[in-house]
Amino acid sequence: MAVIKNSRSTQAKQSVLALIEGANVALSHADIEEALNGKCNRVTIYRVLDRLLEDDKIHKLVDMDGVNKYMACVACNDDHLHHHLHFSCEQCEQVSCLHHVIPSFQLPEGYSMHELNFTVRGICADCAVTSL
Amino acid sequence: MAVIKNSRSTQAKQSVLALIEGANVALSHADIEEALNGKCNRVTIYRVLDRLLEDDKIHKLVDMDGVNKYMACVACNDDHLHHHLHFSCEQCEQVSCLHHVIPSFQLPEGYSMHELNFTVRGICADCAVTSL
DNA sequence: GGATATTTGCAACTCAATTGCAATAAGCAT
DNA sequence: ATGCTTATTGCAATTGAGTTGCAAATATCC
Repeated sequence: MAVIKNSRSTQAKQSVLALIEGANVALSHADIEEALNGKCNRVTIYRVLDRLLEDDKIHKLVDMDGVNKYMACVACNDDHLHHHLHFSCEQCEQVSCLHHVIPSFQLPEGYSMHELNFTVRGICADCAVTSL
Repeated sequence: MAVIKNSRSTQAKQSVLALIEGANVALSHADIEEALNGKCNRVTIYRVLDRLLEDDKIHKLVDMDGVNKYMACVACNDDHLHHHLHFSCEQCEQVSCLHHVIPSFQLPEGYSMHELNFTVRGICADCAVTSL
């Protein structure tokens, strides 16, 4: 229906997207800024993230401590819902997507869902092993 | 085991708790400050909320836009987990607890859970009816 | 009631995020 | 390729949520 034109492909956008796609954990704005190490401006990173979100290239999640983190979209269904679980580890402080863990639940009559945030905080498998 | 002594019962604490217990939706710090209308200081509200959390009188949730909201604890189990669903309505902008909606899911081998944040954004039953 | 430790209010501060604006660069047509 | 138009960038300044230190006030315990 609506023809969507992606935003321009700039240096900043490519760098940020490459970073997020290369990471297997969710990155915060601060993580990205540090990794880019002055290659582009703080404000630009915010704006690039907004555009990547609009382009459906990445998705945003709010960690349990209120920090915004960004993940590449993998295996997103057409309506771009992100039903899977996000795991936030107390030990390594990393947030990762557990793509295959989909919660099942029943919304009461009359409610409709557009977006979902499902985050579990605890100890991830890696940290559980290391602390043995 | 550990004998826990609750914090002092002050005017500020009583007012804030009464407000939260009287509301059927989650309140933000800003909501509380506005409702109290200068009766106590901004900073005091933050500190009172922290104490109420420690006393297990209320629980905190991070809304999908990153805003902290506070709800009275009703029917909390002993380990004070808040497994139920939080619904964030796009229309009335209110967050409410759906206490009876508990998601079921299976954490992969090796992961352990301490806390859960499960928020759905959409249109609540009330708003769905009004917009008919 | 009086001593003591907690709580409050104030001012100052930190940190994430946003805005306005001028300079720059991507994309399109020629 | 060249230039034109519009989106994007960088900078400086600003907003807003939340925190901290400290002196004054006030719950709680005796």
